[in-house]
This record gives sequence, structure tokens and C-alpha cells, in this order.
Amino acid sequence: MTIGQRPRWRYIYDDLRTAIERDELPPGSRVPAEMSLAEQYGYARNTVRTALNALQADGLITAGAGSLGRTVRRRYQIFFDAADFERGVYHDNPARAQDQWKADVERQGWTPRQIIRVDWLPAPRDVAEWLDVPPGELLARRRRVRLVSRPPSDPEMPLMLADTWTPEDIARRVLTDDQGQEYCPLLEERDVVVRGGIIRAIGINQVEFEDMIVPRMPSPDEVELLDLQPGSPVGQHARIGIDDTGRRVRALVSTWAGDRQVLRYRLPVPSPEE
Amino acid sequence: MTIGQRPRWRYIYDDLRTAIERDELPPGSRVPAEMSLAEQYGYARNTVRTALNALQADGLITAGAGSLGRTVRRRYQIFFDAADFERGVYHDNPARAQDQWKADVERQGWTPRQIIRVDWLPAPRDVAEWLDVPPGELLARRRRVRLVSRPPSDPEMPLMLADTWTPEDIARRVLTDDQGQEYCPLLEERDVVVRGGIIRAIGINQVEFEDMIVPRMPSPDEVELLDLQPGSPVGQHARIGIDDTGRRVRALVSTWAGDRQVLRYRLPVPSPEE
DNA sequence: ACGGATTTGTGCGTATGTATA
DNA sequence: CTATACATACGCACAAATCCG
Repeated sequence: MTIGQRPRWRYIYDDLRTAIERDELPPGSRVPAEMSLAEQYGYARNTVRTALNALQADGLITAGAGSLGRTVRRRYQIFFDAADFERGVYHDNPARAQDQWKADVERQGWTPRQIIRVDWLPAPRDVAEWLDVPPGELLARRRRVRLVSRPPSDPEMPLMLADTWTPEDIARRVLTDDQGQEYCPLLEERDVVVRGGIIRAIGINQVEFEDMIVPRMPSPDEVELLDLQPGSPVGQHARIGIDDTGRRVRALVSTWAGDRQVLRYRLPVPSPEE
Repeated sequence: MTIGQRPRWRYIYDDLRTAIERDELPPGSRVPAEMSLAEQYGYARNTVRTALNALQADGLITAGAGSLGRTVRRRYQIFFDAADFERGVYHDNPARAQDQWKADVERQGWTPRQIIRVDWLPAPRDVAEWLDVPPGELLARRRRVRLVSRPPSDPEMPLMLADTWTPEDIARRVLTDDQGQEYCPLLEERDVVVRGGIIRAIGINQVEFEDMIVPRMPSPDEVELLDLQPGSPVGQHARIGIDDTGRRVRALVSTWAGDRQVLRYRLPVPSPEE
């Protein structure tokens, strides 16, 4: 059935792809309906669907039944800084009492919100390796689902999952609040803002971060939580905190939607060693 | 036709997905053939294909006609360091005359190779923005396709594309080699190794890097060059070099295959500002 | 609140092409 | 060369979501 070199669906795929890249189909615009493409090219609807599914898997178009139809995917460029030596900013900058991520996002004109939940879970393979504990050991996972909206009460858009994994002895460390009440900041299901950051406040002296970054496709859970379209890859940023004894004390695993957020590092260039 | 909540194909998808996650179907193992799954579940072959295509789009399985069949995707964890303050290592560390990436990869037991090609191209929108030049301005792009193999002459596996984009005045700067010959290192289609790095050698004093990292799906070109399976997202790491006058002198855009390589930063934790 | 129009989603059957061991 | 298994392609029917009168 295939006549030329390329399969039929590939013609539609290529045509639409170049139209999108040339901005003839700008972000947000409607993609022609399946039946209309089928008539236009003289192909069956299923053939058209193969092409559109490929574009969807490439993250270029969205899909939805009914009058939603298919549209060219929009992209956002919200930055989040993992290191900013210029401004002296770190996620865990000891000099700031404010949540670093919230401050960053607000500066860019978005209204942030976090939903926090703590669970005790057996260590997944990768986390166990990062923290140098046996796989399956029970760890505390403090998950923050981070959402933003534009001021005028638009619907919220989920941006990232930020999971802090800690071994039990660290998770159970306590602080004392204004009323003299003791609490475990790493087990609190609410925003905890401590001057210098939680880790430092509970008496841990981190001296090094090891950050590992990898793109991957999301799990069904993440698709749900981040409201992802099929074909949206996520970035996974794992920050391992190492204390002054060399112990790997915690892993902060952030998973962000690639079409919404950009991870940024600002680094000084080392001067030449003479 | 849909009986329960979930569509039929979703049962197959979920079953296979959990089998893979539980390592009952380990990486490299064969996925049952479409017809065998169709009989097992009592569904049509097309329905089975919907499930398998979704797993493919999620990057979990590969596909290939004939006796290749479908297999569970293998993953590699080759590190490449964007910053390593502990070891004093940078991509452009002025103290080292060796190619940083090659050294890193060799230390991990792989044999590296680069294919280098230089083209003059109009600046794509994002590169233009990073370098603060008008979009469409002609820039030099020095592309390095980076491949590795395991020692015993296995087939090579492409790992990443590393594109250096520079404005013309910088690209045309010259160095003098041992024989007294002048050449433009940023336009050479061969490995150029200079003590201190090319940028420094041609008289540019970079004082800051701005790194931006985003996951995305690859373009058809990248699929070709990196030999990517459908459903493999890539990471894009753009490093903008800023010199002591504040000028954005070059962009190093690295695109890496997510199932093969991990980007790593090792950073010192800043001490508290008292 | 309801119904119709539109558009995508699910699912089946069938046939033939193509790549690989 | 042949068997296997995926790839392409068609046609058809009905379900489900959404928007608009």
C-alpha cells in the first residue's frame, strides 16, 4: 500500500510539523480535524490518526474530544534556579527565611501554591542508591506539589513535584516553635519556613550538593499530578545533600514539566590555575 | 464498546507496565507478540497495538519488524559533569589541555569518538535570544556528534550533540599552531585541544555561565543523529558564556539521550551569611 | 436543562507490505 | 527462501466529551 519511500501518514506529519515550525500554525491554534485532513489528502481517517498521534507523541499538539479538538501546544519558560552565585541564591540559602521557589516564581509574575503531603515509603532503587541505604528501607517522603496561576484567578497550572527523601533518624529531628512546641519539620504537611532552611536548622551541616539531571517520560501518577498531555517529557532533578561527615543526608527529587519550566544554573567561571 | 472504566487497551498497558516496573520483564527481554497478547486477552490485534504504542511512546519498550520484535528498553547511566568544584573540573577548565568530555567518559570505561562539522546557519529563535543577536543572523555552528563504545569494538552508541554557536567576529578569531600556521579553532572540523580551552585561548575572558536545562522530544534530525527510539526524550543543556564586558559570547547547546546519559553538577554549599 | 453538532476516542475486521533471523 | 512479527492502510460503528443554541 505504501507507494513512495515515505509512508502516507508521514506526509501529513511532515507537512504539519513544518507548518508548526514556521509558525504558520502558531501555539494555541487549531489543527484541522481528522476528517477534513482525510478528505484533503484522500486518505482514510485511521491513516490521518497515525500522523496526528505521532505529532502528539512528539509533544507538538494536544488532543481532546469534542470541541476541544487538537491545538498546537503552548510552551512556557518559567525559570527555577538551582544555583545562582551572582545573587547568592540557593534553594537552601541560609540567609533567607522565605521559600526560595515561591520567591523566584513570584518575581516572574506568577502566584504560587504548594500542596504538601508526607508518607513513609520503602526506598525506590534510585533513591536508595543516592542515599546509600538498602533498597526498601523505610524513608520519609515529603512531597510538595507546586502550582502556579496568573494573578486574575486563572485556573492553576501544576509545575513540578518536589520530593524530599530522608532517613528516619533525620526525619524525626525536632525544632521548637514560637510557643515552645516541638515539631518535626520534615514531617509537617504544611509550609515550614525556617531561617537558614530546614536541613540546617535541624543541625545538619551540608557541605556539598550532587545534582543529577535526566529527561524521561512521566509515570501515570505524574501525568495525573502534573496534568500532563501525552508526549510531554519531564525533567528529573535529584539533589543529594552531603554533610561534613560525608554522609548522604537527603535527596531532593524535583520533577518538572518540560513545556512549562526551565531549570537554570548561574555559575562563576573559575579563574585559571596558574 | 468500552465496558469498565478503563479502555481495554489500558489493561494490557497497565499489566505490562507493572511487570516491567517489578522487573518481571527485565531490560532487554522480549515483550509477547501482538497476536499472542490478542489471543491471551481476547482482544483484536489493533487494540493490543494501541497499548504497545503507548508503552513505546512512554519510552518503556522498543519495536522492530520481524524477529527483532519488541523488547524492554535498556538504560545506561553515563555521567557527564557540567560542574565539579570538588575536582576543580569544568568543561572549559583552563588548567586541562584534554577534552573534558572524553576524559570523563573514558574514566567510566567507555571509548569516545567525536564527529565534528561546522556550518554557517541563521540563528534559531532560542539561540538568538541567548546570544542577544537578531534572529536569523548568520552564526557559526560547530557541531560535535559524540559517540561511545565499550572497548571490544562493539557498535558505537551516539550519546549527545554538542553545538557551539558563536557570532562571526568571535568565530573568525585565529590561533597559531606549532608550525606557525594561523587557523580558526571554532571553524575547524577536527578535534582542537588547547590548554585552557578554545574560548580562553582566543582572548575571551568568560566570567559567568548561565546554564538552562529543559527536557523535550527530539526533532526528526536528532532522532537520526542520536539513533533514538520513538518515546526517547532528550535533555537540552544550553550554556551561555558571558565575558567580562557582559557580552554573551557563545552558546554551547548539548542535547543528550535521556536513556543513556545523566547530567551532573557537583556544587559546594555556600556557608551562611552571618 | 436539554439536544444537536462536532470531533476525538475506542474497538473491530481485514489485507498487504517489509524487515529480520 | 521462509516463517515470524511488526508496519501500513482501509473501512466501519459506536462512545464520550465539549460547546452552543
